[in-house]
Amino acid sequence: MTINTAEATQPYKNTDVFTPENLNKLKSISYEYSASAGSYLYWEGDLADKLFYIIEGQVRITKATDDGKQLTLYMFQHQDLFGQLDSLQTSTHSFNAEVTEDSIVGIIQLKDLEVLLWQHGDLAVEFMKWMGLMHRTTQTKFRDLLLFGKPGALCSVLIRLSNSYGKEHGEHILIPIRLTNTELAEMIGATRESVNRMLAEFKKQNIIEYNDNLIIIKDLLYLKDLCHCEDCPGNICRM
Amino acid sequence: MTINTAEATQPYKNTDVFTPENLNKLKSISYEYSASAGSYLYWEGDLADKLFYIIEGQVRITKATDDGKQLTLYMFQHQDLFGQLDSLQTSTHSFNAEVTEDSIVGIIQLKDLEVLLWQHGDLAVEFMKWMGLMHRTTQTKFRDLLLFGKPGALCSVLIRLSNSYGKEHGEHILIPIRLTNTELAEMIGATRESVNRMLAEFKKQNIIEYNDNLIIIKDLLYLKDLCHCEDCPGNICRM
DNA sequence: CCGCATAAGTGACATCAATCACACCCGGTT
DNA sequence: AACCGGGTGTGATTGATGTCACTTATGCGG
Repeated sequence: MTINTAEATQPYKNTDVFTPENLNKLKSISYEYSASAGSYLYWEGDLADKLFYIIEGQVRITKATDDGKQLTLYMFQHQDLFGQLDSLQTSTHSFNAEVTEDSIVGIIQLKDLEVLLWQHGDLAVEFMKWMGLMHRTTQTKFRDLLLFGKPGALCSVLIRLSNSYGKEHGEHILIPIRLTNTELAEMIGATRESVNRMLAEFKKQNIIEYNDNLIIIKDLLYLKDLCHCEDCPGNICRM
Repeated sequence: MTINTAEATQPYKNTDVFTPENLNKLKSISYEYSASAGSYLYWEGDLADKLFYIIEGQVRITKATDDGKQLTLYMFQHQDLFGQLDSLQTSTHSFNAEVTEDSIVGIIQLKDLEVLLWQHGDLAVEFMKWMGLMHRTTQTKFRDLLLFGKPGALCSVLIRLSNSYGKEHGEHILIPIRLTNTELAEMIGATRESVNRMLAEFKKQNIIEYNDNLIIIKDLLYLKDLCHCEDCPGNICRM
């Protein structure tokens, strides 16, 4: 099995759709904010009047239910842009943005963004690309998590993690972030016990390896096969 | 239980985010096309270079897997706009657009749209709202279908159908489109047998009624409770 | 070094949902 | 009238997944 460089180096950021000039325009209207691990950038119900650009760190977008379950929708890292852009006026967040590592983010007020979009038609067009990409990410996850059972969902998540974070590690792919079974479970809507058993099974079959909460993918093809992977572009097949 | 008028009349179209003038601008660059039931507007893999506006009829967006499963992601009806807008250049569809009723659609070439967006900043802004709404629809479905088991998923779909199609029917809500058990099953990633049993159970508990493939919702609150409905706005909580 | 907290790991069991098999119903042929 | 085809309805069975209960491993702070 060969690993292409895109999978082996820190690859796809969702801001790849922007030209450097436009990305700079966005940065120019942002202000920096430091957030420590464990804090939240926003909670569901908060007014959605900002976008966030991660300069450094990691943020997880989650949904909590009244009966204590939790679902992780996305994980963002440096150079990712996120936020809700339904309406440039009044809309509230449907999810929580939990800071999972000490982070520095650029905050963009939607009001300022709107002005910029009016001035620069090309930026507006790139913005739509960005929104379209995010939406396709959600749609493809939807498919993966619904159609192939929990093992398929877990495979999909492992592949997405490898696209978003994977580093070359000999012949294999290392996912260089520590994830607990519970965290993985929250990404696929399963219990930590199920995840634990599935991981153990994959390990036994020599599909993956793990130590100290770090996962190494040894047989990516097996994982792809199990969730009927269609080899979507890496900027869509991400966490 | 009272039914608000929004639920009782043909309510939310996803083009509600556009002002009438902007909607007209969109229509002005579209051309009409007639498609008969059973045909497809596009297949996955086709070049995604158009948007579609339904003047009359119904279209279902589906995903087929190589092992014969099918998933229905959305259903669109008159005055809904759909299509994929990742990139204004080269991108291919990830889903199929199946015409489920004889339809008349307006086709908008993305090339033409791009020109229009450049000329009219306000349209570009409304476009982003539209994209944002579609995305939130997908995200909320994601949550509903993953977190509350198959019964929760079915409830979510019934509520969404009632928001998108519901008509007042005495004290209850009639969903005036005929849906087979299989069609419902494809909306939630379940088997027709499971759907059949769940519907029978709901009927027994006097939550719903059905005849001739038409469903009447008698206890919307029960359904909302089962899927932990958060009463999202009706333009998001739709099929 | 001990105690505590957090997470992994695992067995037993219950529950849920898919699968398989088949009867039935109904409308449209032939 | 007989015979489709497509859909519903339902039981029996199997397999997948969640739940509960508990043990073990590990890191951290006193």
